[in-house]
Amino acid sequence: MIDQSIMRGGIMARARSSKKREDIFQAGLKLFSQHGYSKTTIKDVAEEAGVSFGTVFTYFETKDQLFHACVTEPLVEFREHIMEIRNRLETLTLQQLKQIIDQHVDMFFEKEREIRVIQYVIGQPERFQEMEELDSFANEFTQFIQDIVVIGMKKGFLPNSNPEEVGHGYLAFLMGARLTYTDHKNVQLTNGFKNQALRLFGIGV
Amino acid sequence: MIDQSIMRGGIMARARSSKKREDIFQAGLKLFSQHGYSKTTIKDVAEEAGVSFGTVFTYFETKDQLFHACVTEPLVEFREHIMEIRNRLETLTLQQLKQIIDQHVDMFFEKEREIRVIQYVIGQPERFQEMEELDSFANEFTQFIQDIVVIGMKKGFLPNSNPEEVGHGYLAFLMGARLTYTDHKNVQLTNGFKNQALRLFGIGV
Amino acid sequence: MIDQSIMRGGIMARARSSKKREDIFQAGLKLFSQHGYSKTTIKDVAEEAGVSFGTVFTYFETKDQLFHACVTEPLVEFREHIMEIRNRLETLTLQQLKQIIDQHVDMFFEKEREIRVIQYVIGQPERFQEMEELDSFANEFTQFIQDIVVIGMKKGFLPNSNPEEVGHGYLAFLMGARLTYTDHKNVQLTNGFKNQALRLFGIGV
Amino acid sequence: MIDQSIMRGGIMARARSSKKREDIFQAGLKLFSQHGYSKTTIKDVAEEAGVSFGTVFTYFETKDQLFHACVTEPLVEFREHIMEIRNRLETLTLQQLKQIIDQHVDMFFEKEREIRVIQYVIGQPERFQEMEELDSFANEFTQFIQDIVVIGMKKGFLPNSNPEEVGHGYLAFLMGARLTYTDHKNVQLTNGFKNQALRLFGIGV
DNA sequence: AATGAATGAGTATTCATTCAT
DNA sequence: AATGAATGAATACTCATTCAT
Repeated sequence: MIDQSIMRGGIMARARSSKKREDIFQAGLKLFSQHGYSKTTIKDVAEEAGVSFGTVFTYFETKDQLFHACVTEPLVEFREHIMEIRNRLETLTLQQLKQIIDQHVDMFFEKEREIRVIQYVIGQPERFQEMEELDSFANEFTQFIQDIVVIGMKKGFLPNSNPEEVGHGYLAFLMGARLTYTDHKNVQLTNGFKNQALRLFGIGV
Repeated sequence: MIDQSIMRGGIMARARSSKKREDIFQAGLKLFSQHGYSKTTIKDVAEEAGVSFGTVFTYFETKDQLFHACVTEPLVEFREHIMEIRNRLETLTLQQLKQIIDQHVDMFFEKEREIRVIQYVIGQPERFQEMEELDSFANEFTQFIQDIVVIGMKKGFLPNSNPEEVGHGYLAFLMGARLTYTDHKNVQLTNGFKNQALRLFGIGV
Repeated sequence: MIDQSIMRGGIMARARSSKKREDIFQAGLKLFSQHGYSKTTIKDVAEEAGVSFGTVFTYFETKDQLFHACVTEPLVEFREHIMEIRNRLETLTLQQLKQIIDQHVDMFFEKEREIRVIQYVIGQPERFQEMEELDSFANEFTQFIQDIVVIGMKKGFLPNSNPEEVGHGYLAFLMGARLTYTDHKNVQLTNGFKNQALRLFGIGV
Repeated sequence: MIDQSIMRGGIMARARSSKKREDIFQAGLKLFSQHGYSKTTIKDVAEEAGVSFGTVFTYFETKDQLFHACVTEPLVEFREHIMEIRNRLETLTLQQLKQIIDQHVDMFFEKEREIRVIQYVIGQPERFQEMEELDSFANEFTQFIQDIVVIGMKKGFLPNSNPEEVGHGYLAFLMGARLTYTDHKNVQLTNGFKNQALRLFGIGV
């Protein structure tokens, strides 16, 4: 009895992270990233997720809400990733900066679907309201890069730079790399991007 | 034979340069770039162009063809822009390279609609076939940049670089800048991008 | 046999008088009378009744059956009301007739929900089968009125009339009053209707 | 040329009264009056009207608008009918009043569909907004009846009455007759209603 | 060439009903 | 008995395309 109620409680508590919700979310992420919002039908999502289409509406009230979830929920993980490093920024070294850049490039290529959906939204600013959440995320990110540049200049491992320019340029660069190049298994390509990213910080290779 | 091709040429030339065709094309470009393919309706295009609904079909057989035109026709102008410089590449100087970069950044920000439509297609490679034409254009462009880097290194005004990396990185950077930043009137922003673009060539500012 | 019927009676008696069944019934009555059949959802009924969605189906197998119950069950009470008087019709006086009319008008205004649902069904005779039960009820009612008219003429307190015409006219009048006027608290209005109802019997006021 | 433009002008001017619009309107009136709003589908209306369902949307933007038209447009004719008499009210005779009542009863039975739709709306006041238009129409009508009563009393062919009570009672009576009795071919029935209607004015038969 | 009415395939969403817990 | 997740039939509405004028 007790076990049962705990189990049930557990299931209920996990309502938001139920297996089916996750399947539907991943299906939406895949299809929205491949075909955009309008071309993706709820029927497609349901089939991809292996549920009936009525079930999609059990977990997401509307197609809009599913899309919104696909755009914004991945930001949480991205944000955590940034914040973790931000807390130990004072002791940053060039070596660590190179690692961070490596991670960024890798992440932008690995999280293909998540970023494609974001780019889809960013590319149609008149159409989507999610922009605000994405804008504030972009601001956080560029601010984070600016902080790094300031620290790097102070510590002497970065040349004299305009932190703001580096922040915006670096974000643009990562976004453009992800948008323009599809072959995320190509190590030579990603290594090239890592080198070029370093140059944006004024570091010759 | 000759007559026919001339006639056809004549008809096409007239058709292609008709005022109404241009209006419809510009309307399509505007709306596709703002709202994507599916969300843009022929009715919207007709209204934006100031023509009647049926007239759109007089100039473009299907919605698909209008979209295809909006994606590929601007490439002609872009290509001309590149080729012109390519012919006098042997005498390139650092000063000229800086000018070229300036022009590139300016063009990517000014041709907002044309490039947004292209990015819309690039961002959904599984969905659109226009990819091939865009791919070959991208290859031309990166090849052009690679040639510049080789010349620059040979002439000594560019540091030792991997030309391919610079080519891909530079294209990615331009695309990302255009995708991520909307405020094309902001001179400070575009100047920043110009500086960062130089850094991709290994030129400190 | 006897046991079984008793048991069945017992079960039905319990089922029919369960608190939850009554709550659901009243919720259905309210919502059907306000929004009609199709616009009322089982979910709405469940919420209004304060029970869970599935519980509605425990007491009424289908939405149809719930609706049917809402239309027909109130007839029982109406019928009792009529029959009670019918048994002592021989001794009817004008005074008593006036009381009966008072009661009828009051009842038609007080039992708003019950009668609205009935009117909803009557108003769509091609759509609902409940019509037969309602028809026979209407016949009973008009017959009842006809009997009154005959008695009244015989006893001399009603003028010469066509009993059938009075019966039909009186039912029509009550129904129309209920349909057309919403303000059942308005005493002036209901008093007016009582006076007019008397006129249908040929009694000046 | 001139003829053509006139013809075209004629066609355009008649846009609201095009044959197809009228067919769709009549189909809607029929089906809404028989099955109510929700149970009537656009597909049904289209089939009944003999057009494709897309065409329904050419003439009525939404199902709501078609319904609204079916409820309110018939009021125009009703209103004209009333107003015509109203203008020559001063010379009213008992004979004419009887004629008016005859016409009212006949009209309420002949315009079955139009009035059923109105009753459907009136019966669900919480649900429909058309109520206001119907309320003001009902007010006009009862006011018209009150005027008649006042004239009749002044001229001496009507007994002392409360005009308001007669107005409301008479409208209720007509509505209820239409609601409750379906057999509009039954002359005996309608004659009965005409007699009863007279009694509401205090006129014995 | 220009127009816009007619068409019907396609889509998001609703909701009665079933059924496992 | 009570619950509510899962299902899919049904429906309003959109919109590219056709075609008669």
